[in-house]
Amino acid sequence: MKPTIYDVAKKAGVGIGTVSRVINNSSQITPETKSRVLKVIRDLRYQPHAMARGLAQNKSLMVAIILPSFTGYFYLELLRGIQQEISEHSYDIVLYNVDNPERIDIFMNRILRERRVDGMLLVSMSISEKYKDRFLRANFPIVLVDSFHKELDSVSVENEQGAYLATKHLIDQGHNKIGMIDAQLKSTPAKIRLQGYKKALKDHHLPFNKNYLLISDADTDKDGFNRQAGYEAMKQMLAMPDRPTAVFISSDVQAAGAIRALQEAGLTIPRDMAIVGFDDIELAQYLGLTTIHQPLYEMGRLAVHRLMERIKGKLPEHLDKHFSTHLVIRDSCGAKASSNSNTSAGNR
Amino acid sequence: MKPTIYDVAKKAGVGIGTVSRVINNSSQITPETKSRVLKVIRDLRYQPHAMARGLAQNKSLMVAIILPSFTGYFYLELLRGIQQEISEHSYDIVLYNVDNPERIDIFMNRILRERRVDGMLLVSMSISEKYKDRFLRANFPIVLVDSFHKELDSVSVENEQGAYLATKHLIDQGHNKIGMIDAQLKSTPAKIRLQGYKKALKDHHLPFNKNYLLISDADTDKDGFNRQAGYEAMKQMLAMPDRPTAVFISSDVQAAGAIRALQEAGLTIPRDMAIVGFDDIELAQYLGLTTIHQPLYEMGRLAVHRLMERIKGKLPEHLDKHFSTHLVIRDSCGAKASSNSNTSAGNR
DNA sequence: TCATTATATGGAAGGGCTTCCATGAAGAGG
DNA sequence: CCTCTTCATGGAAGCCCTTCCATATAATGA
Repeated sequence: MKPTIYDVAKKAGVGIGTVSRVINNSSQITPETKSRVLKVIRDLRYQPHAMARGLAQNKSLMVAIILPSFTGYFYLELLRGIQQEISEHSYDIVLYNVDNPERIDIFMNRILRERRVDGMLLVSMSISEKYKDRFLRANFPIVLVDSFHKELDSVSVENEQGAYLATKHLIDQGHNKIGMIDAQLKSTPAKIRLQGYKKALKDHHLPFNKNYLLISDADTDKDGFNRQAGYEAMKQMLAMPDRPTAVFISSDVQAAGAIRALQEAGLTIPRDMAIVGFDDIELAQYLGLTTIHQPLYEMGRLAVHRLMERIKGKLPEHLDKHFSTHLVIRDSCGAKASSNSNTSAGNR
Repeated sequence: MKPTIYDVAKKAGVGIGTVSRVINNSSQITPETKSRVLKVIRDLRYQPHAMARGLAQNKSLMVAIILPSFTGYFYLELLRGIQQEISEHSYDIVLYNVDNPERIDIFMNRILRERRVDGMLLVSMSISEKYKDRFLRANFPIVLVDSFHKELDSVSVENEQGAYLATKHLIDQGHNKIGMIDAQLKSTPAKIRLQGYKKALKDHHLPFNKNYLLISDADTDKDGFNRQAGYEAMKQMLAMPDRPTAVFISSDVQAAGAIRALQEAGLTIPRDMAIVGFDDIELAQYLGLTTIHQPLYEMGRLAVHRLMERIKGKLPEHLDKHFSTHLVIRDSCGAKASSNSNTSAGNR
């Protein structure tokens, strides 16, 4: 059987309290005792039982990360940041993948009451008021990522500014019939990107034509941020009588689908249709897609950092960080791209 | 405070044992008692404390997944399969990302003794004999994925057959100077793919020229499965006096780097250099890369399935599943591609 | 009717840790 | 030399469950 703290105590000739203090390196221990106990711990290969500790201390050293279908390019970089920062705090990640929106409630419930994790990161999902209240009441640490709520810490991106940049860039290229392919508006980023698009049009005295706004996956239960949705939206757009000459698309994966639709229609990018995407996932480089870059890695780190503060019981004021974005010019918009795009490691 | 089993018992006017039996739906409970207790549970919003259960039952309902730098295209599809199957068993995933090979020992140690998880999936990593023995001795459930050990359950791919297919395909295109860019040979798949390459050469009476074999990241501590490594290997290959006219590359991400190197050198694919990759990650479609497809989703599912059997204490015979691969012909090899490649959803 | 068996239930013990309180030794102060 | 602190240490109690054993009750059979 695995050795317990009692075995260590007995073999070292000390009490269990002392062993516990050594493990948690309390200050009230003479160096001699400490080293004697440590030696026994090593000899016995003793390792404290995680759940017993958790039970006694009422904490688990784990945080939940909830993401919608975690198999997406978009989340890779984010996860890298999260992972990095979390391991620096020697916490572990419990991954929850919510593909079905209804299941989110189940997770929330479990997470809140089962006490298996000390905090949670909710990625790209909005939280219902009901659960928001429950989390707040329970004082349960939670940070939103790529999403926003005025009463909860959140880390996201200047979606409006990014969309504005994208749209303005197309305007600067001389386009005046600029469409938008957006994801479902129930997604906060999608909604705000639409605002940025509209604002850019308005600031440049272009009318907002609602026929030029297509919503991906409009009548499905998906969020619309996927390739197929982009593909279909573009097909629809191409079928329009007086179609746009340029389009801002709310994510790079959708843009990937849109590009395919254009190719299939035998159209040339950017001549027949200029495109700007959003996210700057690695794929965008390969596609030569002009897009809006978000500092995902940093977002992940900051989110975890804040979560850790909450877990440690600090009461920092409400965080509402919006990272700013920037435009990455490649080939799909018709502007001259700056030469160098040979960055990023790109693991298998 | 959160309600405990005592609160429930008291309010329902029963003993804690009874409540416990209701929770674990034991058969020995009268329907009336059961429904009364259930009602109280609902009223109190009682939820058993996960760690207390874990401590008492000595199991955690969590499984560790250890992967090398989990931010890689390659693992997305695999994770999807894993995730799917695991949630069907209502287990949760604890994710460990091992970027530094030395840290693997730390994880192993913790996992084995801390008892925070009930089993583990070790992905794309080989296990040292020392730990293999310890896991076996402790009877700790473990399944290798994309890796192999004769004493442990493992799920991987016919790497040799795949590499053979790739190489043979290049031979069939009329090439006779075929190089290989491989990852570090300490990686099992890399080693076996090399064997497949050699075998194909041999079977077709072509000599193995060791100058034509380049190892990515040869003198770093990385595994070589990354874009930068592929980029540099290709540069090196291009500098060779009598260079190959075709190359088999051990992964698609490496191939992505290699393609860039070729583009920078102003060379055309496949005219100046034909390429076949390995993995068939989504990126390969965009690159028009001919490659070897692996059924990653299925691999993930099977691995979890087997792990669950082990956890449940079944003693199935040793599993050593090698999924077979197939060639996906696109543009980079010079053969005519079959038209349709419009598959896979591609989430953000 | 009584003895016997089956069945539902209560609750102590135990799982492995932390933490608090009590204890005793050593050091400080007069 | 004696009293008062200070501080390292031992170990009981408690964290919240499950499980086993004992008990009470009902059902069965003769």
